[in-house]
Amino acid sequence: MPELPEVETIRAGLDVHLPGRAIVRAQVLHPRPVRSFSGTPVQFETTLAGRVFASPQRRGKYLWLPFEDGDALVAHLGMSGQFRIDTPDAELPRHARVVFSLDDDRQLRFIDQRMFGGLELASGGAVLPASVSHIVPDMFDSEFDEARTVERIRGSQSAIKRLLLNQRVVSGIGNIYADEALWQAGVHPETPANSLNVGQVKAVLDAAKNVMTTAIASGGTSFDALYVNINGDSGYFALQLNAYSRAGLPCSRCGTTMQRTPFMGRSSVFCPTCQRLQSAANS
DNA sequence: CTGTGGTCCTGTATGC
DNA sequence: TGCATACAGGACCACA
Repeated sequence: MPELPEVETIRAGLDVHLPGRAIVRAQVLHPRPVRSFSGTPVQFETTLAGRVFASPQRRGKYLWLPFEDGDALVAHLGMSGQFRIDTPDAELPRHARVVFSLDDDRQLRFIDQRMFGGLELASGGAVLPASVSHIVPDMFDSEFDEARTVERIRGSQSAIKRLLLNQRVVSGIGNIYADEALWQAGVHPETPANSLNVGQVKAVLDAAKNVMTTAIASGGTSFDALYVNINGDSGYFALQLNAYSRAGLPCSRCGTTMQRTPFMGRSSVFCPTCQRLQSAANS
């Protein structure tokens, strides 16, 4: 569910609460989210107790919570993962999976309906956990290399949308922001990447960054209770979406009916007028 | 290296 | 009302 703007909203929220806080007790309520941990759930609880959080970090859609000892708790939110900070007496949500009681009488709660996400302890992972190292720096990272990204994209015959969703090529973009960026740039999602010129690829990347910047500023995108910030509130950015979830509605630029098409086991929504499929290679 | 399809889960919406 | 199917902000893996 969460893409870069939602994960960033959560990271920023955690950054206000966690640094300097110690874990008094960890409780694994469901074993699935800690499946990547090498030991048992009880060992997970034991090894986390007493650790002190440093400042939360993010790359793309991956989040990690470093500890002062140099290790880190890596979190992938998957489709439905959430973090919330609550008081212990606040009602525990139905899908609460792991609860960390902190030394300030608050709890850090990991909630995940579908459990595609998970938590992992990365030894020595405070700077960059091994399980995140295959993710390329995202567009908000000082290490982001736009020229190299453009060339990687243009060197592939794959559909442009497939590349936007490939976290080894550009990170942080998911189905919502991919559709938005392509609509903004006027590029059909199935366009072979090597048939796009440099200006078009840059336009797609710029559009992705712009839409994500706007989304971060408004606290992330959500349609329902599946995406909320650490206080449990939804963002309202969804009201401004131009492509995602607008199949059958008029294009907000030209009025043509927006079309939905299956793509990579999910769906793409695009405007058949503004986003024409081009297949002949050009430059 | 390419693309496809299945898999991990739970829940909601829709149609018969 | 019951039941079946499709779909959902992700990522990984086996396979052709």
